[in-house]
Amino acid sequence: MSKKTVKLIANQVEALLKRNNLSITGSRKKILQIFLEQTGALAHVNIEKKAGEKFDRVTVYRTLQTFVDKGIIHIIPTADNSIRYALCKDECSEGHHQDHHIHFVCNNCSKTFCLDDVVTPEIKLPAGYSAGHVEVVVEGICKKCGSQSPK
Amino acid sequence: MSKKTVKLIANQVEALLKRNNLSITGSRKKILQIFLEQTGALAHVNIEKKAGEKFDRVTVYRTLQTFVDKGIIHIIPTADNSIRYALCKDECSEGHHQDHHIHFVCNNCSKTFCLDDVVTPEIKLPAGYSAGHVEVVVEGICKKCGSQSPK
DNA sequence: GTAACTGCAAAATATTTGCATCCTT
DNA sequence: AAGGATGCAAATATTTTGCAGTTAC
Repeated sequence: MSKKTVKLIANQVEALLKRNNLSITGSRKKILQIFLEQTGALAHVNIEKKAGEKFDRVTVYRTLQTFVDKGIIHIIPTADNSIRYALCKDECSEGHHQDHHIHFVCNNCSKTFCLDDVVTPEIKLPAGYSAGHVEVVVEGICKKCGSQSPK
Repeated sequence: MSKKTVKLIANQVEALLKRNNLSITGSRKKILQIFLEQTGALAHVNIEKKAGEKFDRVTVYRTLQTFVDKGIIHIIPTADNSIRYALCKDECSEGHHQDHHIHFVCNNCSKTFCLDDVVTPEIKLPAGYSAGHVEVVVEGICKKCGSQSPK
């Protein structure tokens, strides 16, 4: 990663925290940075590892919770009982998540990520039901894994 | 529940186990019975409670895992990090789940259940991606809660 | 009789809480 | 200076594993 990119990310991190009225602390900067430096979604344990030994596990729990509350990251539920977190897009704000994209879990590389360009479809519910958030998780083979020759 | 219904469920339970080449044991009968006696999806903890003190927690874990493997129940992932289990329809079989319906979580009564009549929509993925299973979880107000006068 | 299932104990893992201290503003 | 954030300790909850005894067939 170039020096320029590092600088850009640092700026983004600070801007995000300020915009959400969060004080700028080491753990928040580090964890946001981790999200910005890669594209996939991260499970709690991934974040702990990437952060190194620098932060207490409890701090990671609390920081992630704060970010979810503020609408900075969102939760992607998966069937293996390990929720993952991914950055929200700009439209999200406190108490009001606006994530209308779908999520993809690759069966080959196990990565989870947002497909920001694929919007969640309209779901026609039976009479009497009213829909709030619609979560779509597609499991399959991602672009990268599909284009590589089979091992 | 009428005597007749109880008998019917008992028959279903045994049939299901036999069809899947599972030996008929107390815990398996009890846990399947719990699923058949109600419509919603159940979290591990619900099942433990409903089963009373009769079975070891470990047995519940193992039994649920067996049922998932055999295609008798399926997992519904939810964002609160507590997966729930629901009965599969007949088309499921070992190693080959065929659940093409969507799942609904009520924000009022917190119940989770399958909407068997609502099939998962086609998702148009970007080039290079191939889709396997598509999981749709809709969060909103269920029929029952919506029809009741507000508290 | 034999393979499979269960219960118990215990380990491993994950999550939450209280509190004293430190840091950001 | 004050409120909020962090680290540490510990409580609590969840899930997995090994093994010995029991049960289904």
